[in-house]
Amino acid sequence: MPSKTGHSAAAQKILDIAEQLVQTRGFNGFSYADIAKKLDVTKASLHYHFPSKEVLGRALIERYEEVFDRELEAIRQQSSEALERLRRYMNLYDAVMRNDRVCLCGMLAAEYVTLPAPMQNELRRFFKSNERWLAAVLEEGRRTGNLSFKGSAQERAGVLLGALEGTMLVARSYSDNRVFRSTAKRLLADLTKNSTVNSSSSERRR
Amino acid sequence: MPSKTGHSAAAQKILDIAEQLVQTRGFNGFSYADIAKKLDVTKASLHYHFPSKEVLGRALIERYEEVFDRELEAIRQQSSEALERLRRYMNLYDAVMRNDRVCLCGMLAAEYVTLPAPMQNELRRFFKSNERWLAAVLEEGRRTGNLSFKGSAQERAGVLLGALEGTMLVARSYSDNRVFRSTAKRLLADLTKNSTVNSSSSERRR
DNA sequence: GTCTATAGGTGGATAGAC
DNA sequence: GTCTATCCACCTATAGAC
Repeated sequence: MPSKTGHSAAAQKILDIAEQLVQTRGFNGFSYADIAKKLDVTKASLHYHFPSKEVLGRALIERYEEVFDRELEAIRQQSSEALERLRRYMNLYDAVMRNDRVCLCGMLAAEYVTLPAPMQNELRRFFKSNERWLAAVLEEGRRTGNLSFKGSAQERAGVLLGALEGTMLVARSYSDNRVFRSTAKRLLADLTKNSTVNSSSSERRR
Repeated sequence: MPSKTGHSAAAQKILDIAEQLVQTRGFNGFSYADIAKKLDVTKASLHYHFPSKEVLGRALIERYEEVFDRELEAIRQQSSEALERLRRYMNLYDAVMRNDRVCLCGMLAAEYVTLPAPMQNELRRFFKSNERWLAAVLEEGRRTGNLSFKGSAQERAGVLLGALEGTMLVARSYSDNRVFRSTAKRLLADLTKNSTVNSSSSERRR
């Protein structure tokens, strides 16, 4: 019973483990032996499903992006208000952090120059796609008057994506998920209309 | 003629090469063989200066932080205005990008869980130290009325650090330094007083 | 301090039996 | 599809000559 992505049940299990490993240790930080151990199979059988690590890596990005795109589409359909859409977008990242991981693509971005060219291209596509989605939501939110921000929607999308990816990485070293959540909340509040609040309420641990 | 950091000339050359390698490929993405090749020496002689890769990694972070701290101190002394200090802070990152690298610690943050505990601790210290410096500048800027931002200075410092580190990584995959500079400029402009500009002038490539 | 030589381990990957 | 067995390249690290 292959899934939509065309992977067998065994292949999906491999992808699940590999994904978790990349999201914690990075693409250069895990080996076929690690996956084999967790699944209690041999390395050779893994190579049957994914002949090379590059093939495995490409499958990981493709599946990750498909799932992500589906979630973005669901958000668009289920929420009509821009601020709510952004809130849910950030919740996607927060869920990853609560699972003691960071974004797969944020991780791979750090290893960018060591990755095979096909993986680099897919990675770039993921970021571009995310920024497009964000920019559209931002533009719409500003148009309807629900959001407020300086500069172009494209620039703002870049700020948001970069901040979320970077904060995940930095905050992980603090071993305190609240730091990420605090920053994500801040980013969202920055886009609301109410005038600049100069008081520093709700202090945050650092 | 040992430097302030106590490293011999040979050791410094090793650190220079290793630093470049970590900032492009990551700590798990280079080997002693890579350094040996570039310096035209053998791997064994590298081990004389840095017995283990962990020792080398610690020396890298320590030197990086020392240099960084010196630059932050110079900024504090040479510039009195908060916005100018922030502009110069961001220029430090921009200089790294122009050199086709990313921040050493941003890179290591992605590999965090695979690093030896001492390196993890030094990494955390680097980020905390950066956030402290930023928060102080932000607080001062708001006090004197030159800066304006919502939330606490600590939160804002976290946003800035995360955004800069993350944008470096994401923007690198675009092979266009202007993307990083555009975002950095945006982050700085966000902190100025003039009221929210809703027009999207100066579009940016994405 | 730098070298040769090598140990001891792990990496990704393949051949061929079952 | 999974196994055993194996290859070869590369890794970090050490011993000991010069």
